[in-house]
Order: sequence, then C-alpha cells, then structure tokens
Amino acid sequence: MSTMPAPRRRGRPPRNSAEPRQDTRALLVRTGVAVLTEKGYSSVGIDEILRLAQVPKGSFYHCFESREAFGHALIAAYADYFARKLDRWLLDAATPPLQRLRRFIADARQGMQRHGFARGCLVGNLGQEMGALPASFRAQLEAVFADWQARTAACLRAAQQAGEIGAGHDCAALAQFFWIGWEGAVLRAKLQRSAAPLDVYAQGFFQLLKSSIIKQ
Amino acid sequence: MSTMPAPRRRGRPPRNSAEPRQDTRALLVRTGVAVLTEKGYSSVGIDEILRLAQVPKGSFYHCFESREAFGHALIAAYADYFARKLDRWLLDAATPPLQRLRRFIADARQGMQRHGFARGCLVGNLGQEMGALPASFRAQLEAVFADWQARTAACLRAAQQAGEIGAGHDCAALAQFFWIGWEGAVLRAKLQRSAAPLDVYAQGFFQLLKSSIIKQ
DNA sequence: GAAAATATTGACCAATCGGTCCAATTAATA
DNA sequence: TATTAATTGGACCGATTGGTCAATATTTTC
Repeated sequence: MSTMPAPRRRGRPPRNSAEPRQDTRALLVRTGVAVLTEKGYSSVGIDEILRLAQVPKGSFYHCFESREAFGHALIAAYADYFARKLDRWLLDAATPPLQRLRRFIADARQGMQRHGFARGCLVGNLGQEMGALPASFRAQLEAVFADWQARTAACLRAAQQAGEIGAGHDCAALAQFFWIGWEGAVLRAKLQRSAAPLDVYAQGFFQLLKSSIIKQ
Repeated sequence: MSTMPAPRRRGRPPRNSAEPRQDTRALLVRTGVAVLTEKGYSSVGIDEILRLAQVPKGSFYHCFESREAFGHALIAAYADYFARKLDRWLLDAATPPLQRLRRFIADARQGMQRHGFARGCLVGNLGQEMGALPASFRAQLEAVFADWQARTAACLRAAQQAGEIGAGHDCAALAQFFWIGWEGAVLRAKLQRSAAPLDVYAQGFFQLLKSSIIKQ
C-alpha cells in the first residue's frame, strides 16, 4: 500500500485526467482489500478504512452507495486481481502444467510470507463470515470460487493431456478439492503465522495427483 | 438448543442444587457456541447472546469477566465437546480404524445438515478471524487443532497397524493434512449450504490414504 | 461571467457497542 | 431475626457504528 500524498483536490475534476476521478475510489478499494484480507468484513468499520486511506467520509459515500456495496466492489476487485494472477501462472505454455500449479502455490506462499502471514484470502474470509454477512454476498463468493476452480481444472486437464497425471482423474473434482482444502490451509497459515500448513497441504495434494485412479 | 423455561430465580441460590448456580453460565455458553459457530466472534455482540438466552447483562458480567473471557470459555467448551465426540468415534475398538474416521465424518456431516449448513466450526471461524481477535485467542486455538490432530493421528496409526493404510505414511502429517483441509471443507459447505464440499474433500482424503507412499 | 455539474468535506444523527454500577432479591450463617 | 453472601436485573455511560446532509470548491457549459 503506497500511502502516497495524493493531494486530492476538491471540486469538479478536470475531464482529461483519465477516468472521472477514479483515484479516490481506487485508493479506497486498495485500502479495503488490504485491511479485509487481514481482518475480514465484520470487524472492520468504514472509519478504519477512511483513516488509513486519509479519505473523509463524504467521499466514501460519494463513491459507494453503502458499506455493503463497498464490500461487493472489494470482492470483485480481489477476484479480478486473483484471476489474472492465476492466468499468469496456469497458462504459461512454456512450463509443464503441473509445474505451473506448483509455481502458483509458491507465489501465493511468498505473498503470505511477505505480509508476515497476517493477510489471508479475502474470499475465504468472507466465506467464513457468511453467517453474519448480507445475503447478497453469497452468490458472488460462490461464483468466484467456481471461476478459480474452472481455471485450475483447465490446468489439470492440460497436465492430463501431457501425461503428468493419470487419465482416470476427474479434473473438475480435483480442482474443487484443491480449492476447498487450500482455503483451509490459508486459514491455518494465518493462525500459525507460518508457511508450514501451506506446504503440508501442497505436498498432500500433489501426492494425491500421483495416485492413479480407476474407479471414480 | 432447548430454550426451556428455566425460570432462573434471583437471589442467592440454594447450595444443594448441583454446582453453585452454574445454570446461567452453562446457558450462556450453550447459546454463545450456537451463535458463534454460525456467525463468528467479531459480528456477535453480547447483547445478542443476552437476548437469545434471556439473561440480563448483570448476570453475564457476574459469570464472565469480559467478552474476551467469554470467548475463551466458548472455545474451551467447544473443544471439550468436540474432543469427546472424536473419542466416541475414533476409539471405538469394535470398528476398523479407517471406518471410525468415516463415521466421524458422517456424523459431522449430519450435524451440519441438521442445522441447514448454517453452523460451522467454532475453532475454524475464530481462526479465520484471528486478524481481528484479541491476541490471547491464538495460542488457545492452535492448541485445539493440535489436540484434534493428535487424536486423529492415533486413529491413523491404528489403521496402519491394522494394515488398512500403507506403512510409508506419516500419520501425524496425514492428520495435519486432514484438519487443514477439513476446515476448508466446512467453510465451503457453509457458503454453499450443501454437503457436497464435505463429500468431495472426504473422498479425496481417503483416496490419498489409499496411495502407498515410499518417499516421505 | 453566470449557471450548472461534479466532487470534497466534516459536523451531525440515531443506534449500538462493551462495560459499570447499584438496587433488589433470595439463601446461608450467626 | 439480623447479617452477610450470592445472584439477578436493568438503567446508565462514553465510545463507536453506518449513514446523512448542507456547505464549499472547482470545472464545464452556456
């Protein structure tokens, strides 16, 4: 988070400057994602975001209709950021498919380490909090998982075609399994402030990939 | 939750009646566990518990020093309840070890279904929220996972001795893997309001157990 | 230059938060 | 019966919550 000066003038913004003053909105989203990946939704008030981003309350409610709308925007921004990250690793044609997955995991691991294992996954956090969240979040969160799983399944099918994993595997089910458990691993890594849970989980998952399955 | 009448008289309680008036405390713990397994810690205020349990605030602060102390009591109660549940299944000598684990999973699955997949795991919930929780919770939550994993590892070792799983497996690591991923599965089951994530995860885990491992 | 459009600002609001405090009530003790 | 211990009950407190709004500042359009 670059808490740069970003003077932010009042009054109607000049039309030329890129989008119609998306600076403030983008700053709020960046700050919000950073805070919510660490603390979740329920425990973070708007004022905390505002204080960190140095944005007054009026500006917030100019950019977002409500806290709930802000939450939706954060999920969307995070999902998009993460989908691009997944593609960067999982579509790298120069690398064997299974190795791509390993590299994504290593990248995610490094990301958590960089933040001292304080930040987890925004979607996982809100998923866990679903019982206390506005109902509108549920469909959005489910869709994000479905998207990530689809991208992962495609990579696993590539691995299958490359002969890296057995033809008997159900790649969609494997991708589902991966993301179900991976979110648990991120949870534990946060709790233990350690990469060990990520490593344990990754090792087990690749072990599972090695097993050749006949019966579904 | 049996919201029985339980009139709860004021004034000094009679000494004979079991423990020195543990009714109110136990009621608060029961209510708290029920609510927090669904909504987590951060989003649940004391007043909500009090309203549900029909207990006035003065009684709460007579039983617990603070909301934080209440949280610790809830974790302890839940961990104890769950450890007994684990033992009931995993130490059942009349059943093959792997079948014991399957039965525990089936029981947990049934438990979630019974509550319409609204309630998850208290320890998982608070673990996810750790970034927003008082620091004192961390060690307690870690210890609970360590305990559950130890009980599970013992069952896996029994399976190993019975020849149900390969001798090459590291049972402690497998148990760790199981609980890391299982919490993720519970999270997803809550999000999707469906048992499917539990089933997908369980199937993958038992598939992993079937694979014989040489290299650790 | 006047008017309209757009964005910023922070004081303000009702509701709720965790927590305090003490009167009221009842049982045990003397 | 008087005193003390234990527990209930709920009014109250300062702080914080999500959200509103009128005032202000700036640019565009006429």
